[in-house]
Amino acid sequence: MDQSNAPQSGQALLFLTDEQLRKGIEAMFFAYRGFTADPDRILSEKSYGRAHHRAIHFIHRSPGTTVNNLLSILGVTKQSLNRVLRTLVEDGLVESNVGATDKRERNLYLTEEGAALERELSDAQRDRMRAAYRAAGPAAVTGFRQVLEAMMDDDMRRQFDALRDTRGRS
Amino acid sequence: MDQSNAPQSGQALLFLTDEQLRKGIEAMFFAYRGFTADPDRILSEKSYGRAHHRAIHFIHRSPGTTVNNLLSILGVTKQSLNRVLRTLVEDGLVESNVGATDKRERNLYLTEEGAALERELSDAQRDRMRAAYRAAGPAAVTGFRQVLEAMMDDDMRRQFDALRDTRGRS
DNA sequence: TTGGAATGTCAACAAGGCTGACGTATCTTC
DNA sequence: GAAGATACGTCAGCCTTGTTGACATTCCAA
Repeated sequence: MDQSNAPQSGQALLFLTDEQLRKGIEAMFFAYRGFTADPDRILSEKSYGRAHHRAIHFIHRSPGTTVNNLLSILGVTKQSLNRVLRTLVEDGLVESNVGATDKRERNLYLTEEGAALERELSDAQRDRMRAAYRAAGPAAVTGFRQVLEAMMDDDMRRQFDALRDTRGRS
Repeated sequence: MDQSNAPQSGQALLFLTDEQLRKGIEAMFFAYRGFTADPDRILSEKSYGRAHHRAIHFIHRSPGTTVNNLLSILGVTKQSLNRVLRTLVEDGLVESNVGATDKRERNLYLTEEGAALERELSDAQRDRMRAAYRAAGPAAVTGFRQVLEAMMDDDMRRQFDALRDTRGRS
């Protein structure tokens, strides 16, 4: 009863057993653990958590971004984000400047120290990603990206696609 | 300086820019959100969390598994798991039986009610997975799985590979 | 100019990780 | 049979990171 794989719009038919799908689900579970393992290790030494990593990543990605913007990318409440942001500002990793045109807004930037941590974290994560990409090969990478994109919610995919590189080239 | 892509063991060389790798990292982040979104919705209505889902999933996957075994798969402490397991047993979703050969062990099974919730959760998750697989196509699925496996830690990959289907075929 | 919307902050609570310590059966080994 | 190891449960307390509620500030439009 789970095998109703009706063909769609002339596309090649894919027969997907529950077992295949479950294997995919479990692969996602275990892989995500690996994906976060290296940054987690670095962060725990500095008594930060994954939430700090995410904030740092996206501030690096889009310097000058506002709290609100970060909020919609991260998908958490502003109170949750604020706690993380506060510690990062207190510790001198993030700079929070009152907006020039709209004083309600805060524009967020990494300090030198923040940028250094960002580099350490993303180096570790990229190393693993690079190793995985190389082990799997270029065709696999394309497929990997396609499946991941198809797995996102529509609004997440929009966020994802909207993330252009706004940093100056180093 | 980040472009040092020395070839390895005669393998085809893969040029991976930091930008490509970061896109992969972000894809992983957003996709995992989508991956957990549907079960999370269902669980929050029943005041359970992701931790309950994981326990239920792997008990379903390996009926009769022991607490210790579950512990090593999930990678959490027994105190953490115990809290979750206790509520599931209290609520009548999981049965915990003293081991037959080794009475120190507890063999874990889903009750009818537990199996019903498992079905609801995994149906939702499989639907999304199936849609993503179909949208991306069979070649992409293969690549997806290859990259995910390459991203795991060695011991996780062993856990992952060891997960055979021990349930009776339905 | 004033009321509503947007932005961000403070406070308090809950879930679910963690460590540490301990109790109790139940093997296993000497 | 005694001693130690193993499997499991539990209590206590901590931390991170989610949540909601209340509130101050700022902007904008009627």
